[in-house]
Amino acid sequence: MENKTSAYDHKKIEKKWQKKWEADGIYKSKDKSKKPKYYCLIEFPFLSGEGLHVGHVRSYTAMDIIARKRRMEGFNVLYPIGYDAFGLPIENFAIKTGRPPALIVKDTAATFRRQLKDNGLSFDWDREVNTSDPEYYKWTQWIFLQLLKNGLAYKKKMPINWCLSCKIGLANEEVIDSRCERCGSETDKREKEQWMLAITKYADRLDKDLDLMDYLPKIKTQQRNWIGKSEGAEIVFNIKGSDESIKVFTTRPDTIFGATYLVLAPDHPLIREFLISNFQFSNKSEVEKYAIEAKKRTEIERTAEGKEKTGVELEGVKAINPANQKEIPIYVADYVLAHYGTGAIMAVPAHDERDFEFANKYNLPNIEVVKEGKMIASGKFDGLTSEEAKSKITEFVGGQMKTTFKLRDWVFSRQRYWGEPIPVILCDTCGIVPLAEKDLPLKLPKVENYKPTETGESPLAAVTKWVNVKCPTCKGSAKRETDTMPNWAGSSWYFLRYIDPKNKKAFADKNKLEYWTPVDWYNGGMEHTTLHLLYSRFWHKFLYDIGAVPTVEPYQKRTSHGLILADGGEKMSKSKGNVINPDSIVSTLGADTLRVYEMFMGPFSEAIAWNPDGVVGSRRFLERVWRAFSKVSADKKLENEDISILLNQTIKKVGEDIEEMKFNTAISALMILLNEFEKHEVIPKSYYEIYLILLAPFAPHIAEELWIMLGNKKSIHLSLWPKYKLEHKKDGKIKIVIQINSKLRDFVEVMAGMEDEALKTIVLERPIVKKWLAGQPVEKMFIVKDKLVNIVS
RNA sequence: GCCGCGGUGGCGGAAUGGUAGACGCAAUAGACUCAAAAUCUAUCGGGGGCAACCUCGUGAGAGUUCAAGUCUCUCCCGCGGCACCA
Repeated sequence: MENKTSAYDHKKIEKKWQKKWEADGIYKSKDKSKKPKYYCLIEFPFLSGEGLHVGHVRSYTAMDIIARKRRMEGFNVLYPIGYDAFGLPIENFAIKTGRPPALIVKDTAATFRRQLKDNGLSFDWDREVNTSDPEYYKWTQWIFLQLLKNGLAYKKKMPINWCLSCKIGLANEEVIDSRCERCGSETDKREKEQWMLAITKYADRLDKDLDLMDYLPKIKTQQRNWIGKSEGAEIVFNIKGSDESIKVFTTRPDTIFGATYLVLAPDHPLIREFLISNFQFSNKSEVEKYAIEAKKRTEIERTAEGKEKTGVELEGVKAINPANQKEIPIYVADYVLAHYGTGAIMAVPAHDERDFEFANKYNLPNIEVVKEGKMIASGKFDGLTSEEAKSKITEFVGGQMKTTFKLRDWVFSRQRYWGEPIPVILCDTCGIVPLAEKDLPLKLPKVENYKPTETGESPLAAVTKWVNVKCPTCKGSAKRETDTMPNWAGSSWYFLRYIDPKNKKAFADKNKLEYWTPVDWYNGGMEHTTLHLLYSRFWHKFLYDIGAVPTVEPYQKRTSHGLILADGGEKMSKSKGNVINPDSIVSTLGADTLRVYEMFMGPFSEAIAWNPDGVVGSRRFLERVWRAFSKVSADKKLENEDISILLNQTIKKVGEDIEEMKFNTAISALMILLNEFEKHEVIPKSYYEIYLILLAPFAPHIAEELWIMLGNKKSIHLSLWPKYKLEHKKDGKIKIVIQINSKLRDFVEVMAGMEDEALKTIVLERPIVKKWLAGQPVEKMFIVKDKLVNIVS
């Protein structure tokens, strides 16, 4: 008996089910539940006006699959969504069109919302957040005030990119080869007072606590390298005939006998001091010129190995190597960075690649002091291992062992309009006066012009009504801070707001935080590993320290997805015209096809190019699932051993692959089972139902439609995830691979679990084995139980 | 340059140190059709052979091992990040 079905038409079913699911609220998370909680998180989309990218669909579908599986496993799942709504693209669009950014955000968010819904993602839409909403950024500002109160926010002069022609500050992205992206003229660096956050105070904990977390190893490694903890020594070198001295940081104090010169960073404070003081050296103007030129180059240019090293000697000045009292020259060179260590190094050409290059160019001596791990040419330390020598030599020269980090404090100011205003008042008498918490949110005022100003200040500086205020402390006239916060601010804590998005009294209720934190699984891009991920861990740790959140870390588990590239392997971009719009796939082939294709197209963690031909394969797969329905029969007698074994293996495989985010092989397993179904005249209903449940997280609409067509009343998405049992064939036979001298030569079927000796006898009797051995004596036989025999002759 | 990741058929890829190429796309041949599309069947890494089968083959080179796509080292190429795009 064939069941009568029409052809698979995604247009008839996808919208229908999306509406029904939303009306029934089946994806809503409950703040109180007897079920265990599970918090799934994806990086919320950054609003840019280009709409949803197929890359968003990739990572959101992946986490959607996990969220759906967790619900079927009996968890109370939180899978929320929101918008990262401040930032440059919206601001630039506002400058171009004159439309208020808030309105642009409203439209853009509406498009994203519609697109996300079209994909059948199981978000809890009641918890949507938007970082540019004053009710949201009120709490971003609140967190800033807590940071300020606790001494973690401070102001410091920092260089910013400056376009000499536009007279505005530029983001790094807007500077291309030292030229302004807008007008093409030269850029420079300019010192500007900036708000800083002291993330370095958390460096050690951010490093150590990675041990507690379930992050992919490559993510931990990259964070650790970014934090860059290193043990070394600070050693003072005196300057001959002067009270001045230079403190260097080195990770290799053992090599000090090979230190043949010192290097100061061009922006080292001592340089400026030397230049203005009456400290005597003969080429002051040359040094000054070098320091100014160095400012124009980026750090990547400056420190690149292979690129020619440059530097200028401070002529007539010598430092004394404290190990051997030798006089050595001092250079200023841009391969040394002011903000790392002490901004000065002792150079050991024999044991450092970059020092070696520099020494070669300037004909500086090269003295080898470590050979095969042992000290040489190092006076009384000769013969010690390099490790032993580190602390002994440091002590001998009066240095101090010291831990340093590569991590730098976070530049938190932007001279831009479209960001959270920094809630402080600057008073000539009282200094920095934080706004009272009751005055939050400090809303962005309406402005005429969204462009940064020619003084380098944010457009807010031009809104005199807003800027000029009375000092809350002394009541004298004062000004508001006009810098705004970077996007990283709002995105550093958004996952906490999802927990209680409408709370007016706190960023989230304590009990709700207690229930939902930490995030159980956070997936995002590798490109966010060192900035967003680290910044939000820092904020969370701070909030923990002030008792505002109950967990030390925000995210229990972190995984990452690969980018989706355009057909030829290039990045998708509007200007190249190679962008795939998910809308067009959803309307022509359906959301289920798009979801299945993106999960099947390749390994989730790796970058992959879009293949327009590949999409149809996923559509064909779903059509075959649809057609299989017509062969379903409820007759129990049809259940069959071969299919049953494969079905159970598939349940296991799909479940395990989802956990490891190996979605491509999970779908492949579903295809293999479908191929098996198709070989039979009828498909037992019980098998087909399990099949639909396994498919449901990937293709929720078609699975639901077929499920209801089978006569089920409740949504498939409220089903339980199936259990499997691993069965063997009733005759218990297994195929064993036979290798002779590691080459595949034969197979044999034997009973599973056969003893080695019995197997050896059987194998050696095989005619093919005898032929290949050709009378040669058997030296050894390697046996992998129930799998393989390798005969070595 | 530094840090991280990757390189397997025509293409996307699969493979707890144990049968390389699962699954899918494209292609070729056939069936169905007046025809086409769709669908179904078969073939599908290179070389040799009527065939059984043999042989070479996972970016290049070396090494460890009974056994290497997988582990180690060197090199080449591609991608992500490098702190104001987010």
